Amino acid sequence: MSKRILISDIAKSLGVSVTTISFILNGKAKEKRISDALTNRVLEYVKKVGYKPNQLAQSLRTGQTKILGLLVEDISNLFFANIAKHIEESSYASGYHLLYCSMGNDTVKAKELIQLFYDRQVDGFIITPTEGLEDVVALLLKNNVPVVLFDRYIPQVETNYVVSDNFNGAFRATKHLLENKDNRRIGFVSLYSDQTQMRDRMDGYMKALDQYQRQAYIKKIQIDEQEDIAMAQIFEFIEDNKLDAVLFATNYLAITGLKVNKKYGKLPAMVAFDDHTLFKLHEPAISVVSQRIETIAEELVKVLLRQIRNPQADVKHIVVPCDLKIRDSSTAKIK
Amino acid sequence: MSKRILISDIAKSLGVSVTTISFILNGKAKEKRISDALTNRVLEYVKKVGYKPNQLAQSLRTGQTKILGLLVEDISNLFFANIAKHIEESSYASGYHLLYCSMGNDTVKAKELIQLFYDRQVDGFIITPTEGLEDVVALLLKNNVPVVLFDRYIPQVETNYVVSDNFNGAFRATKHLLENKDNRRIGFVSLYSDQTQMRDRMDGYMKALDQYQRQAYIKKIQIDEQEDIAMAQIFEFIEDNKLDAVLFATNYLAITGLKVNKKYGKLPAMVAFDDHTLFKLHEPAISVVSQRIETIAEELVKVLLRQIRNPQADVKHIVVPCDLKIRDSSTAKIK
DNA sequence: CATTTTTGCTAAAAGGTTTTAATAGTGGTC
DNA sequence: GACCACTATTAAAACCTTTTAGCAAAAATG
Repeated sequence: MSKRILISDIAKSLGVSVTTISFILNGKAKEKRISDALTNRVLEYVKKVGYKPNQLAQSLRTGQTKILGLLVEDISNLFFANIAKHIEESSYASGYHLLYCSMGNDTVKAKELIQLFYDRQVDGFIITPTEGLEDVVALLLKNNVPVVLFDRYIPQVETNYVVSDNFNGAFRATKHLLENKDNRRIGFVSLYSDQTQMRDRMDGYMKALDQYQRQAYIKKIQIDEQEDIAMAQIFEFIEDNKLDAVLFATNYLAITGLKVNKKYGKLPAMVAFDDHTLFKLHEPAISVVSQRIETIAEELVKVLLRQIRNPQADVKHIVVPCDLKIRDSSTAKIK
Repeated sequence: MSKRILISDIAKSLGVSVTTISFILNGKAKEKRISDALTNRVLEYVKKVGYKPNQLAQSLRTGQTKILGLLVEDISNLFFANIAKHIEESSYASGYHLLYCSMGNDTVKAKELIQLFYDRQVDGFIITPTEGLEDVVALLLKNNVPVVLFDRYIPQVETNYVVSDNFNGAFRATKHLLENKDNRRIGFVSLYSDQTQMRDRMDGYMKALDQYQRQAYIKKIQIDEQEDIAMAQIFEFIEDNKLDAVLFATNYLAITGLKVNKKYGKLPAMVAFDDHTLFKLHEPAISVVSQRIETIAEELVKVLLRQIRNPQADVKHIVVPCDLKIRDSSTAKIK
């Protein structure tokens, strides 16, 4: 760690030019016809003194930072936290580091951060596109910056994305609820949101209902709603429609649903989207449509690096299957 | 965003030298006696064309990257995820970005990452020092790299840290359990770990017991233990000692404890360390010693930036109080 | 043996800033 | 009018790499 040693120091010590050393260190010895003898001598010396090139100088010259920008909606959400962990692991394995940020629902901050990360010349972006980010993502693409979206995508912007098969996840969950003859009236609790994952989950729910020729009951909650208001709304929704079962579109909504249960002592059969420690332990345990977090993370890094290495590469759309985990909440009524 | 504009472009357009512009942009106009007229002309033009200095070149020259390295033990742990979120917000507010990583219990990876972040010339480090990191942290300090530790500290290394008042948290939690006359035998479930937060929590537990002149029952679990084995151990610990109440040293252990409850249908009164969504919803709701995550995050960034701005600054040790949140699990026996 | 090709290596430019040291001009002092 | 101090600005060095373009010597070619 001590005092930084420079490539020119090595050149001086070894009596060779800086260029030669640079070539050797960048694996161009053969190509540049540096003799094996010299190559080895340099390599050994470099190892001995523990020289490491200055990343900043390197990046300045090459334009590559070996840093990826990770922008997630909310890192304190277990789904994103887990994915972030695996993204970091995958990137690390490929020699990339992560400049990270949690955007919340602050579009202004999100745009600013994308701009700032762009200014820092990150080599690529991994983004959960929250609403209002369409144009800035489009701008990135126009500037040929490698981007991969996840959790949801932007239909009008043709770029890489990795998402779960939300449609089939919701479809199978709803069908599972429908298979129980007692569940006559099945509701769907979602968010006011145009995002694709929400739309797909709703479509999956609808298709299952259509197959069984049942009526749909859909309640959307404001994204930033106070929790107690959301609780009241969910309670009302269930009561008024005498619902037998509910599919919750996100784990956060499902947790709010459970709080309704705790407060009003009433909740129908249910399935939640995204797994959570809580769901396994809850009495009864909550059935879920779980996403393959590790796979998603790996694909994200893979797709992004592919694009970085080959800017001409064609756009990839990857859809990862969901897993329906059936627990007690959908087989026996809650309380 | 389009084509990058350089400081030299501006110089040419305005017919002034690059130096002058650099001085003005870095707020040294007065000091360097640049006339107000020119200063304004430059500032306006810069704004008009939207020039932004190339961060890499800037960093290369100044040695400052405006990037902090954040190394947490496990980002998929809600406690760390929440803290990471607030650290990011605080840093962002001060114009710093975060290079992030989740270390797990992989000491080799952790050391390598610290080295890599150091090579990238991050301006400072925020670290949860997992075991085996003592020497590398000491090395950072020897190299005058600003560092602040959190969650726990390294006693033999004199550096900044921000931790919760684990001792008093555990002390008050234990005392709270002791105040209930039914709780004769109170146990403590912790990890095999020399880390300070664990030691302090145990000491707090001990002191409360001493005050009441009660026997201590302490069970330590291996950090990487399989969950089912840990469950069996906890079950045995409670059964064999006929415990009336248990204080769990981490939220993860407490969750394992709850799983014991679910499986064996038996668990005494309890208090957990660190809050979790799960605990509020559990039936009965779990009492906790909760940490002031937002305060900790803010202090971390504050202390680190202080050190970065003034390398001579004296070392800060900040201890943030914990909050005892009494819920049902410690007032009525579970089940 | 004169010419071309290949081998093995290097000087210098480029990447885009900040900062040091210097310069030309102006006004004041004795 | 010689000297000094101050004002307003700038040329060039520095930060540390990578890469382009090129050179001298050795080997190959006819």
